Amino acid sequence: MNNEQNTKSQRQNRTKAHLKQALTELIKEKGYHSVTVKDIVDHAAYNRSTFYIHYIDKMELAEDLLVSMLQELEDSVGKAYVPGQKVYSAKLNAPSFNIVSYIYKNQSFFTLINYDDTLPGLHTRFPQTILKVYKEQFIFETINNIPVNMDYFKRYTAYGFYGLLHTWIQNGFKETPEEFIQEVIELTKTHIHSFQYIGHNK
Amino acid sequence: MNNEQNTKSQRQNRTKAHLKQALTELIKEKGYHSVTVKDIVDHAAYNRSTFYIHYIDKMELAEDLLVSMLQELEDSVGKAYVPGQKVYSAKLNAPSFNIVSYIYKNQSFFTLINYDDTLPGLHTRFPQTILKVYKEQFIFETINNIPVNMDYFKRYTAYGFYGLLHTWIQNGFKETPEEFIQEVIELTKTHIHSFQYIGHNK
DNA sequence: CATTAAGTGTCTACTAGGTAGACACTTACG
DNA sequence: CGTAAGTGTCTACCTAGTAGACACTTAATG
Repeated sequence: MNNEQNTKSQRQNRTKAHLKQALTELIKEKGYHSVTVKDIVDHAAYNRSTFYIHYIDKMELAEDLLVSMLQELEDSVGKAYVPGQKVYSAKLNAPSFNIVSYIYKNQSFFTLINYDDTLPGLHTRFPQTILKVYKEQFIFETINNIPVNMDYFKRYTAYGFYGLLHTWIQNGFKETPEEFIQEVIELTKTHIHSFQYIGHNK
Repeated sequence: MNNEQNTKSQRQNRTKAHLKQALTELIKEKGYHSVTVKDIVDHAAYNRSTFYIHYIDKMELAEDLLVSMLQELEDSVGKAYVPGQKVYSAKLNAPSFNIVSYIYKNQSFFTLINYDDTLPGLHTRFPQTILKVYKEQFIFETINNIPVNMDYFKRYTAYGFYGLLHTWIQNGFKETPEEFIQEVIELTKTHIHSFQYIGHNK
């Protein structure tokens, strides 16, 4: 019953996924505004009629693409560690590792931030999402019994993290997720320490 | 009429393409031999029955993937320069540029050569194809009225080209096609000159 | 200015590609 | 040993996708 629902729409979701992927690739080729509905269906090898079954126009597809990716990003953060992958013991790093993993797995999409005429809303809503989930999910460990989860420290860390992420994507994912997250961890530690030091001086 | 034929099979070709892509990605994840038919259809979001409509088993899909990519590679070599892309005036470089472009466009597939448990036949038939098309399509220019299209020179150049290509793929496409082909051109020139020098000394 | 080309959005009727689900069979594993 | 997972095949069903036409809007061209 409930199974039928899922599998019935598998076909629809599949088609939608292909249209989204086509849009992603075409934006890189010719820019968002130059992409036509015809381009999309040609690229994805569908009939033009099929497009209008699923979306009313290009904008709705673009919105769906953006929202679904950012939603998945949010969802992925809460998930348990991927089996078979290196587990980072520190609670501190669990959410950021999930974020990094998700982005790495979806390089093709997130590379869109490198383009000027790109997905509408991406440049504003991507950082918003990162900051939101990072601040919500980030669990601050206490070091030497000093709780460091003050609000401004969270903000500071979140923006720092986003800056690193952005650079990582812009530079074309030169580091692996493991390498990259390690750098983030090191930087975070550094800042926690200097924070503590400043605290002591007060 | 002939149009019906084309578009009727568009759907089938699309499905086949998605199954091929799924296989490509799964080989990288778990190795060719570990990939099951179920893995493939799950990954591509199709019903298992659908798989058997198009292929009798995993091997046939693998063979189809390999053959179609190598065939497309061959076909792409003879084509005219892609409009809007930099045109290399020297006839010398036209076929190699087409080869390089095609491989670059299909990074996802050709990266498979970096895996041990990969597409059966890839490690033997990919170099064979490169050498074949390169030797067939390569047009040697005469420099100073000295024709340099001797058979052994062709072989030498073809193998050299393949070596560069292989390295380029293995290193993860660090250079753009334009940068890479430029290196190839420079190296080729060098060898032509040294070849001429040796010729004079005789 | 008229004309041609290309894309948009909508609708209708058709059908074949894809789905569900069951079958007997084979490995593989703890 | 049993049981969990995958294979290959088949049947009946149905809906996602297709073809093709429609009026309309732009945009470029001479």
